[in-house]
Amino acid sequence: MPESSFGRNKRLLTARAYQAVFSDTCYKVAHPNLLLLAKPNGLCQPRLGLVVAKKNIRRSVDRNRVKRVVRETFRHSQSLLDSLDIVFLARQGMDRLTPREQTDLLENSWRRLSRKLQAEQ
RNA sequence: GGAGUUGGCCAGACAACCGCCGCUUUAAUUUCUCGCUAUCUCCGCAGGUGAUGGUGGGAGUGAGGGGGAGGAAAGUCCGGGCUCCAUAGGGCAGAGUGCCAGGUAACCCCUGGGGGGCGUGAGCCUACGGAAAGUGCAGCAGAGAGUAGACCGCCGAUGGCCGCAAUACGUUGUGGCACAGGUAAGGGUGAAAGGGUGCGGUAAGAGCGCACCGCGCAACUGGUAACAGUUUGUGGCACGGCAAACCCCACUCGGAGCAAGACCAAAUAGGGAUCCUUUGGCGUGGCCCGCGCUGGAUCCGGGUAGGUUGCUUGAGGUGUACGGUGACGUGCACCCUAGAGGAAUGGUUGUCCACGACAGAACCCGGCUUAUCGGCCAACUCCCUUU
Repeated sequence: MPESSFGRNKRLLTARAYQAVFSDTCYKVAHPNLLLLAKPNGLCQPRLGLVVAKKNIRRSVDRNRVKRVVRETFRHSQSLLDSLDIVFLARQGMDRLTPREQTDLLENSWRRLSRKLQAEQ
């Protein structure tokens, strides 16, 4: 399995998996434009779930753009995030950033999450 | 060359690397799973559990090939297909449509035609049925707004009043007043003032009369029809506007939507039928019968999580021939062009140029509407210049 792939096994696929992260959050990264929730999953790889609500980002083009940036940066940063289930939630204003700013913000956020994880250990 | 009209087309390009989702070819048979089957093991009354091997299928993995958002994918405003539910037939209510003819699966769409309006023109716009079935509405202004009307103005023939003259004393002629009255020419108000122009006519006027124009009705002619007509006859002539006011007339219309609907179905709990069983155990009861609970197997029915399907081959494109003014139809040939599902169609770097708008499929089609950086092509119109 290459380090930078992003297949079906690295996503949260069921409502139950999402609920588990929501109700049993261990790590949290907050920003005015986004929120990351995470919890250890006991596997040997991280998994990602996305929540991008129409209420927060109106146009579907912008929603797709945000989801792509999140997935892409997760793909590159996943070596920092072993065995976590992570849920990304978009907040209002995310669509007003340029794609460049979104990418930078996400890469920072993954690093913050990774530091929290290491501090715990 | 400039300005414009109509119709159509494109939607940054190329390369490398890293990803995502279907399809397809192939490999290894290692991991997981299911079916059939053989051997062994353990528990048992009936029957089951586990391990190993063989075989077939599925998932997953590696490698290769090929495909992967739009002209509006949008708004969800119309019309269908498809699915389930309802449904004898008729009427009412409600909603929609509204010049005519055609196209279409259908339409509030499209095409052609007619009427009206705008533009020098190519062209564009048009809810464009009925107001002599009824009810109703019309602010302000204005004298008057639908059975017309007298503010200014005009007239004042006729009647009245006041002069003057004549007189046969009955009146007659003439001048004035604007009292009665007449008037729809002119002014003024208004979106709109009840045909227009001219001549005659009159006290002044007036379709009051006539001519022409216009209008209504009828006939005729042309046209499938809407409608048109240097046509004929007839009527002095309104029958005003609003029906996106009620209404009348004609025609159309069942409801819900792919989260429609169909199928498979674990674990746990639980329903029904048949058969088997140390012809067991427990409860009820003093005891027997009986009743209830408690085993095993097979089958049936409901059905949650989850999965599969519906799901992309279709009123389909492209080319061509023929028919038609055209929308479109028919024949033939070729092509297969996203199918996700916590939701793919992307990221990085480099090069180039006109430096890239609006914007993301969610069952599928036909339209309409709205958003949109720019560019290209064709036909046509007007103006200018040159030959």
